[in-house]
Amino acid sequence: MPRRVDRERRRAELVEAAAAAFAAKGVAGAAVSDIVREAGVAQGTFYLYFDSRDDVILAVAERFGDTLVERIEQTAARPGAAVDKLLALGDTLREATAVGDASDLFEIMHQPGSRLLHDRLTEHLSPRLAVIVEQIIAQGVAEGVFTVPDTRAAAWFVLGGLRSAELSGATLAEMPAALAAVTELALRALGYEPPPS
Amino acid sequence: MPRRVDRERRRAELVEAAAAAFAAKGVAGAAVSDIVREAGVAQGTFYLYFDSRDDVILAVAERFGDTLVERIEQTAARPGAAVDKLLALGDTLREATAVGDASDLFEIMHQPGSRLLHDRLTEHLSPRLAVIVEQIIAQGVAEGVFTVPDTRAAAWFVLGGLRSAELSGATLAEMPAALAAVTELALRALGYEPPPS
Amino acid sequence: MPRRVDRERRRAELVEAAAAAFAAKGVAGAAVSDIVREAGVAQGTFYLYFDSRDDVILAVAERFGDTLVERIEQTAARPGAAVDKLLALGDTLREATAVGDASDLFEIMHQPGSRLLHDRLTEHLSPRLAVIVEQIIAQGVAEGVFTVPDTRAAAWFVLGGLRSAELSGATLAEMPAALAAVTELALRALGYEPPPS
Amino acid sequence: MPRRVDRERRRAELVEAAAAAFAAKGVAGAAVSDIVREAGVAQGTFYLYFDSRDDVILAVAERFGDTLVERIEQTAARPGAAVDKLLALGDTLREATAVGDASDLFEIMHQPGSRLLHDRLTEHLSPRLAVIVEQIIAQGVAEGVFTVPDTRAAAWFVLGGLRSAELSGATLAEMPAALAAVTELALRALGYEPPPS
DNA sequence: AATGAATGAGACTTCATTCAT
DNA sequence: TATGAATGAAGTCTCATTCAT
Repeated sequence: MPRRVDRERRRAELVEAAAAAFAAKGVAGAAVSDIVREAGVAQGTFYLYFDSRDDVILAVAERFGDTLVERIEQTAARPGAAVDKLLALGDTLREATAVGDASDLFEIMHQPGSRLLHDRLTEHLSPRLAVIVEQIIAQGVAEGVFTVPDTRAAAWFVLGGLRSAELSGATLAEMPAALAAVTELALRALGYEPPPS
Repeated sequence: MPRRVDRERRRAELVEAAAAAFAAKGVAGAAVSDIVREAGVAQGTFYLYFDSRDDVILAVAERFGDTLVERIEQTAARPGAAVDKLLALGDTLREATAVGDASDLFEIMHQPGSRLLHDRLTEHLSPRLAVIVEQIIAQGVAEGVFTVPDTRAAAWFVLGGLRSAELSGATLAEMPAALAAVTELALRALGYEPPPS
Repeated sequence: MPRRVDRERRRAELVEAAAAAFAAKGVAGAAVSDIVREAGVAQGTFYLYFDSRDDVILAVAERFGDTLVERIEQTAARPGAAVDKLLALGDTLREATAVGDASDLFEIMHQPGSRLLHDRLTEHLSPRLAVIVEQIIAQGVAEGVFTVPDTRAAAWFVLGGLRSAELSGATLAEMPAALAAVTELALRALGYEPPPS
Repeated sequence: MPRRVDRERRRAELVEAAAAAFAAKGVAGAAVSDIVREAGVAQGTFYLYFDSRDDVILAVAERFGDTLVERIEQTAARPGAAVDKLLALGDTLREATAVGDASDLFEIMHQPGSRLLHDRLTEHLSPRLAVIVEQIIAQGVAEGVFTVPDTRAAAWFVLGGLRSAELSGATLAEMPAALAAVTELALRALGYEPPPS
């Protein structure tokens, strides 16, 4: 019987340590030596759980993405109108992007040098978000509040539009307003006519 | 100032060489030694014109951005309806992204490892494009075909939406259709009502 | 002693596995982990049977050497004239070196990076072969067909000479002729006068 | 004008340092760091002159081989009988092998772990020595003192036989006698009949 | 202004060996 | 006896940057 450490658990610890190291020194700046120091294991141990340094970057990105997608899926799964879901999705994204959630992972994204992780994350995240958004749009079309011929293209467009708030360089303070404006534009792009209230 | 001319020229040559090196080996993979070999100068000479390796990445990004912005500004400056200008802008972006223009620089963007340059480019490019788009939108509002409260947010939203075509992973063949769909969504987001024709 | 058998058997399996690993990746290139994977045992088990990695190299060399020496001893033990035995020995060596015998071990020898094993093998093999050759030479002296003052030096000389065929870089095709020439020279060095026939 | 250090000279210094490091710790045991410490240059400098660690091993072997071959060629080039040249060659080899010549290089060969160098050396050396020996044998045949049908095979045989003294594990003290015996055998293999004297 | 040899920190990775279970 | 996770020293090589000429 080998020394008892759950393989999954140890790997998770290392991913955690990597996230911390990335948060502290940036993804490009954090060396394997930083990660293992953080985790309190030997250098060689790292290579028992990851093929290479790049491998752990991917793992961190996946962990972050999983968390976010999970949260958003919960939102989308709750019963409600498509419009409301879209608005809620905007809120969730805003939280993830802006606040930080006390988790290292959220801080990492906006550091210079974290590009690699940011992009790996985006690559893994965007397609999954797109699927969710497309379902919401399809629901809206079924409800008769959205009118778009191509739900897939529309989903991507909305996502791109939402992300534009981030790209515009809006500060944390401006974020809520920017996201509100952007969400309104998204709804209009989908052919939504706000009720005369 | 005769020196001034030489200095500019030599720097431009180095930027050119860097672009070629990046195209050949990727941005992350190209070492300073590759750049100077390409340029036919000594290693030390590089540091007479750039503060650091990162500095030249920025310079390459700027050069590329200048070219693209210039082209787009020409399009936007021509007389015409705001809607037409927006459509033309989509076309220009598509050309730059898809075709490649036979220039090294366009090839670089889609290489793995060129993230740094890609992002630096985007950072420098997006704000300038946003200004142009905002002007077009303002023109459209003045013409009475667009109705948006916040032209700045709208500009960013449109840009984000347009870029979504690229992010969606559409292949080169699907690009024209994707851009067309996206452009239509953008127009609708701006409150544009196509003539009944 | 029932344990004894198991232990021997397990060790033999490991030697076998090591030989296979060496054949596959070269002696220098094969790690202990390769050997244990091949053998289907744990890393630590290896050190229950060998003191070190080098130890197993020695063991592999010995196993190979034992096989070859055994064969040659059989040849030398058969009744017959010294000259014929010497010729037969050349043949046996040739077979071992050239043919390969379908065994991994023969393939190993001619790989780059297998130097260590090659040399360990030679070290262990040569003295044993020298003894056999010396006996043959002594027999020849007794028969009156060889005339050498120092049978030990002669034995080494003959072995060195025989091996020269290998060192000369003769191809497999040229081997038989090379060995024939070399054997004739060896006989002459021993003072053998071929019958006038 | 760059910092003035003759490229050839610096490379030679590094080869020298490598030879010293090999002599001290063996070829396998000497790290690049040992070599550069010995040479008094930075680690990176090493890679300005050699592609890899293996590269310098080759260089050391070549340097040693050149020295030895040069010496032997001088001996062979002097006027004299073939028999005398062959005897002289034996002497030269003995010196190189046994004494050490106050040079590091000679010490290296008989250390465990120096196999790689030893073999690289042999690979480069043997063919060149074979050529010389073959010429001597041809000369002897012309003089009528040797009778061999195939001078090339004979040359390799003689070399192999001479080297057998080394392989026999003769101690330094036994070397001269062993070489004398071996040389006599070689002459007889060549069909040489010593004068009745 | 230009050169290019030199630097040296530091990165990643491997692997023989140990030892708690 | 067997396991296999853990170790950590050691190794090779890269490359941005400096500086004497």
